[in-house]
Formats: sequence, structure tokens, C-alpha cells
Amino acid sequence: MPDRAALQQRLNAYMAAHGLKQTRQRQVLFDIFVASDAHLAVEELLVRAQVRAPGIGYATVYRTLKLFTEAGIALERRFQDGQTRYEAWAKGEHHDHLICRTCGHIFEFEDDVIEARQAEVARTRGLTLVSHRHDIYGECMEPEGCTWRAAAGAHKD
Amino acid sequence: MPDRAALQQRLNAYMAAHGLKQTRQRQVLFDIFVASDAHLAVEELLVRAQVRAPGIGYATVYRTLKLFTEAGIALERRFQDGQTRYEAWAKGEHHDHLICRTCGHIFEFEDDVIEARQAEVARTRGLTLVSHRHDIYGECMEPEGCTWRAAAGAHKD
DNA sequence: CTTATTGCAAACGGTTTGCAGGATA
DNA sequence: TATCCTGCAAACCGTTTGCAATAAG
Repeated sequence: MPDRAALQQRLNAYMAAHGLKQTRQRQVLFDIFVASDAHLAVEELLVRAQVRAPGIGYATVYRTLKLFTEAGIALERRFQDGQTRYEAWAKGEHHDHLICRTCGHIFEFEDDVIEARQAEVARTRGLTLVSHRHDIYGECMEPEGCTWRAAAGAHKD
Repeated sequence: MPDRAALQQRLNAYMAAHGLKQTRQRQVLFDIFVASDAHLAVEELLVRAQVRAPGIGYATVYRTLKLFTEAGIALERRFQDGQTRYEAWAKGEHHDHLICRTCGHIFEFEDDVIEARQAEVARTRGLTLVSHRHDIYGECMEPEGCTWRAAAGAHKD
């Protein structure tokens, strides 16, 4: 979970550099966005934003999250449900996802062995690795459930 | 590249079991589909099909490829360009993809080390692995180019 | 002759855009 | 005040669906 101050600063710098303006809607979306360590879909963002910024619509959410992405503080993620989700991004950080088909929870993971093998796979074909997407889908093991379910109640987000 | 006869047989069995009918459109799409080892997008399928089945439209292509998928001979793949692509599928086979951002070629790969680590990642979170999607994006290394470009001309598909 | 299939056009769901009014610097 | 931003509604794009006409078994 990247720290709020760093993201705020990077966003401000980007806006200043591009002559963009600070608005209530942007601040509200920023707050919601960084306060949650979940992978929020556009609709979830919108619903939460409407509490503090009545009247806000999809267009603003889409435009603002695109801005966040261009500013380098948000990462767009598309899983298999046709919805675009966003997560806060600390530059340099990287991780992939493990999605539980039973409870819907999205875990993050990083594995150096897998990372290394990927570069190797690309190299043997004459390519340099640029990026990748790696989503693993699983199901809670019965009867214990996955570690997120097991910790249910402890989590707020 | 799975063999045509096996796919044809599996499709026929599926159709017989479900009381479905053989039609010109389905045969044309099947031929195009198995004749190419590329990852065809719906529009490409449609364009090629119209040569042998004038009048055929998107609806039929979508419905037919869904049928192929249900029959277990096609696999739906969604990469980052918003288009659904289909590839012929020999049951039991599995591979991931390496996409070249320079020339657009899609390589297939499989890596046992990566496969094994994935199961491990899931296990440590209390999940059993169900499936995964792993796409690597790269760029041709200059000046040689990727192995596909290097072999350009040799390939037909 | 019965049932499945086709092609068309309309509907869809998520996302993007044009525009006139409203807010920010 | 000049410019950017917002909200709305309409446009978009890939995909799905209802329907009447058509073809397969």
C-alpha cells in the first residue's frame, strides 16, 4: 500500500506541469482511491464518490481515473469480468493477481522465480520483455476457506 | 497444432449429442478456424468466411465460435486490444502467450517452472489453482528482430 | 413436417465524446 | 477573464438477442 503523501505529490506535480486545475470531484476521487487497498471498479468508485460529491457522473470518474493513470498514480487492471478496475500505484512496485472464484477476493503476489523465467521466455524468442499480465484463478479450499475468508471481519476494505 | 480430424470428430460428437445441425456456415467457419494456427479475431474470421459463404454476418460467427468453445475445440482469448480471439484447442494442451508489440506476432509458450510456482502461490493463500492467464508483452530486439520476423516469408499464417 | 439456424436490425453494457453551463486560477 | 472542468446525453464498439424467413434432418 503506497503512501498517500507520495501519490498526492506526484499527482499535484503532474497537474501543475500540465496546467490542470484542482477540483472537488478530483479530490474526492483521490481520497476514495487511495483510502482503499482494494481494486475498485468504476461503478464502485462512482457510488462512493456520490456520497461526497452529489451529482458526479460516470464521465467524470472515467476522465479522472484516466488522469490518475497518466499521472502515474493509478494502474488499470482488466480481469475477466469486463470491468476495468484501478489500484493505487507506487512507481517501481509490481505485483500480479490471484483471484478467488469462490469469494471474489483479489490477492496480490510477486514471485521472483516467475519474473525471471518470463524474461528468459521472451529472450529465447528474440524479444525484450516490456510488461506482462499474470492472473491466477483459484477457489477456496474447503473447509478452511482462503486466507482472506479466514481473516474475515478483520478486513474493512 | 491439434489435428483436424480429432477436432472434427469432437465437434460432430458434440453436435450429435445436442441435436444440432450441420450447416454450410458452420463447416466454412470450422475450415477457416482449424486451417489457421494464428489467433483469429472475430472480424478476421468473418472476412475470411464471407469469401466462401457470402451473406454471413457477425451473429453467426459469434454464435458458431461460442458453439466451438462449448464443444471443446476452441479456446477464447482476450488480450489487451479489446477483441476476442479464438484458437484451436486440443484438450489437455496448455500454453500461455508472448505478444510482440513491434510486429504483433503472438508466440505460444509453456514453462513448467512457472506452472509449478503458480500452484504454490495459490496454495500459500489457501486456494486450489483453477486456471490462469499469463500474457507477456515484449518488443523485437534490434537489429535482429524477433524469431518470427527473422523467419518472415517462411510463415504463411 | 418439425426443429434448428440464419441474417438482419435492434438492444446491450462498458466506455468515450461533444457541448453548453459552471468552477477554478 | 481565460481556461479548464463538469454533467448530461448521445455516440461508440464489441457482443448478444428477438424475430421472421430459411434450411436441415
